Amino acid sequence: MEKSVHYADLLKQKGLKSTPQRMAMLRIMETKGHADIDEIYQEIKKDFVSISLATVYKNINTLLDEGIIQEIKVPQKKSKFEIAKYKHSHFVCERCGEVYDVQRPKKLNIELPEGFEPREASVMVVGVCKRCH
Amino acid sequence: MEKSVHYADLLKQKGLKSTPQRMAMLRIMETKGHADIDEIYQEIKKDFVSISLATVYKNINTLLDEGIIQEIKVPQKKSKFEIAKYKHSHFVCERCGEVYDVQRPKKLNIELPEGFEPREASVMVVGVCKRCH
DNA sequence: ATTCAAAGGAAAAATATTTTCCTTAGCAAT
DNA sequence: ATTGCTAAGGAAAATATTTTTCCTTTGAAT
Ligand SMILES: [Mn+2]
Ligand SMILES: [Mn+2]
Ligand SMILES: [Zn+2]
Ligand SMILES: [Zn+2]
Repeated sequence: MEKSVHYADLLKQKGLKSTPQRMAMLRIMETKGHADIDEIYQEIKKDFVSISLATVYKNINTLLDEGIIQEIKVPQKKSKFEIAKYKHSHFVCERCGEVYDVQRPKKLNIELPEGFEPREASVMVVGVCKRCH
Repeated sequence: MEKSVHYADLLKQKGLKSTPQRMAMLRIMETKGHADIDEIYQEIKKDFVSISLATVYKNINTLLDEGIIQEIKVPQKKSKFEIAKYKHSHFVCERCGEVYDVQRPKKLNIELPEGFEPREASVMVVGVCKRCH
């Protein structure tokens, strides 16, 4: 089963319409891995010359609400968005700014004070990526 | 040595003037632990009725540039700022939004691909805090 | 083919942040 | 203590970002 079909179904399952604009946004995130609002907007304009930036924002929010995508807050830069998938951690390159998926730690040894209940944890590693070395 | 003196010296070391507005901002962050722009602005207005929001932003940026404070990007909410101190991790309560300092993990077992050089890592734990339990 | 709510586009509004420009004040040198 | 220089403050404007409004279009169920 190809991806476009997959996303079309996913959208319908969530009660959302499968529009060309949404499909394009999902494909862009799929392809780029992690993209910020501007990257998505610039990229989608290649196919939808007159798409409104408001549409991009509205769709980002809708897709976030339904848990189809997720936001990643990156130190010192604009938020990136990505298709929601298995849990993982991130590595951001301080040279080029690229964000990479990395396997998350098996066990996180964090000592929480009495009465604090953890639900989940996110790890962001900052460093220099392979290409920038 | 009291804190106000400490901060005054710190500012001067960095070549910054020790102004009452800056000292107040530092005291607010010291007291609150983690505060966002609005909290700082609302709080400082109690002492400096006519302070400009632009001054708050300008000082936040100056203090960030000098590494006197640091920004913490919190999932789903506005950035918080805190006095830079020893390295630590954070816990954010999904009920009340409060951010707490927690001891950072001794060792972070993250497997990075060949060629990726980590410099530092940040950990954010999301859950329910003691007060909200 | 018809229907209708959801979604898109354009523009306006709201919100957030930075910059400008002039005045004020910290502080170093006298 | 006084002076002079410059960083910093305040007010307003400018810019940037995000959301909302309002009307038109379209996906998809019937
Ligand atoms: Mn990812
Ligand atoms: Mn902290
Ligand atoms: Zn890189
Ligand atoms: Zn709480």
